[in-house]
Amino acid sequence: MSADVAARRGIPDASVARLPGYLQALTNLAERGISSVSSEELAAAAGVSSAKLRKDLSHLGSYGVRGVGYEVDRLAYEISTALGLTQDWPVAIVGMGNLGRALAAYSGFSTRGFNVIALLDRDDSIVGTAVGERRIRPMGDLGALVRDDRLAIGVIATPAESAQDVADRLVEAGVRSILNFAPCVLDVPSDVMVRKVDMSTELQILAFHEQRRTGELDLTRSAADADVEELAL
Amino acid sequence: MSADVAARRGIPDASVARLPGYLQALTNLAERGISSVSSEELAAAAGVSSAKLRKDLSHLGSYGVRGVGYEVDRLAYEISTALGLTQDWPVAIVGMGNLGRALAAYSGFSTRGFNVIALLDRDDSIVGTAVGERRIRPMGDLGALVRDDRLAIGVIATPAESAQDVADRLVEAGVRSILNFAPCVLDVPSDVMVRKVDMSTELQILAFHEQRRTGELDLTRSAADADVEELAL
DNA sequence: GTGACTTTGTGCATCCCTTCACAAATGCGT
DNA sequence: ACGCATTTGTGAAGGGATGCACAAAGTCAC
Repeated sequence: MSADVAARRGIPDASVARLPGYLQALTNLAERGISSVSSEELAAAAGVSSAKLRKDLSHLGSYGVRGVGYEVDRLAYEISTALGLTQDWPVAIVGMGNLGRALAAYSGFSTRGFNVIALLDRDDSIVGTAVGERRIRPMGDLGALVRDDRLAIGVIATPAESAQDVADRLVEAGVRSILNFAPCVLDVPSDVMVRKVDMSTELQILAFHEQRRTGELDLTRSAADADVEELAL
Repeated sequence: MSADVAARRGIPDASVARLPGYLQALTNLAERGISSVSSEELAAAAGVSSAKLRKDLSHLGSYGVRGVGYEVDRLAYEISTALGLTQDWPVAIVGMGNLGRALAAYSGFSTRGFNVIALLDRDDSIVGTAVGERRIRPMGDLGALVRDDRLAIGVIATPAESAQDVADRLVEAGVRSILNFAPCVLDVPSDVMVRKVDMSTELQILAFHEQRRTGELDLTRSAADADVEELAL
């Protein structure tokens, strides 16, 4: 097997997670008419260190020119290829509450390699009603979507209570990639990939650091004071 | 300084990022009337390994009982304390498009230690209109919100184009924790903490693995075939 | 009270990721 | 043609997170 294919199969997860950021930064540069960029500049635009950027890109192959940098269009193409974005991936959004509707209205899908082919909901009383120009479809359509439209990715935008049930139905229909917006852990077979987006988790992480920051101000008190307070717990 | 305080200051980032998940799992258990849980059970509920869970919890202190497990309420309280959720953090959401409105309607804030005290938008033509029971306020109110209402966390739900400007205004007003939903990198002073939530990034990571999976099916072809295809690039 | 059993908390080895630092490679000016 | 300036790609080192395995510490039955 060639080194290139071997390399493509072995991209570390941490690198993969940063590639979308690089791609976005490159798209911005291209829109601003910039055709060449150094690792230092691109790293700054993507918010990472240049060494990290170069190491990440080295996993894709050698697409830079020493002494010059990277050609913006070429590198964007290579990253798109590595991420599998040369094709448009069919996506279905399940759960047409506030969040589901907001996601359905989001215009960033098509520009980033995705195509929302269906909106679904478990609640039959809203199935058939329109969201934007689309009609909400019943969960029973999932099988046909996978079979006929090559549906590959499911987005769960339901409350936590229904999320596991929706996940089960997605898996049963043959979907093996799930993006979960519900604040709960999904139990799925090991060959199904789940990624979670949870605003509450992110806010709580921010709260931790915010608290630590204000807590540090309190440390201007003596260590003895701090221990007294601790005993008072 | 006591070992406890030292420990609380030194919780690894990776552990902190998992604490919200444990807290949520514990809340579920409590709602189901379960008062005691082993590391094995809690780890399963939170989707991590039990060794990882125990190591994470050990950073907070020693709140388990050997041979028994953890008391659900007690552990939930300790994690809440560590995360700084004993107080309600005032949050402002900036950007009242589809996403901002969905976030404003989200009921999970209050149950998780946060309080949305203001909705803002840069566009004066929608300032003053109502979202739910709240009125959209102008960006100029930020200073007063920080000063009078101790606003600490800002949520950016604007398009990418306006995100940096909004971030600048938040920072200028004194906000030092930002949750960014816009698909772009924010440039902020080093003492300001930014966390990013980006659905496109997550979908692209899923696409990578999905592509890798289908690519592996192709490897049933001979390695020679694969190399020929590669030359054709 | 005692012994068997259960589960925590943690030292240790391992793995992965990040950072450093520099040789290799390229363009450019002269 | 040649040396200088620049930037990539990558070994090697360092740091942090993960998983293992077990001693320590508790419960429970009797």
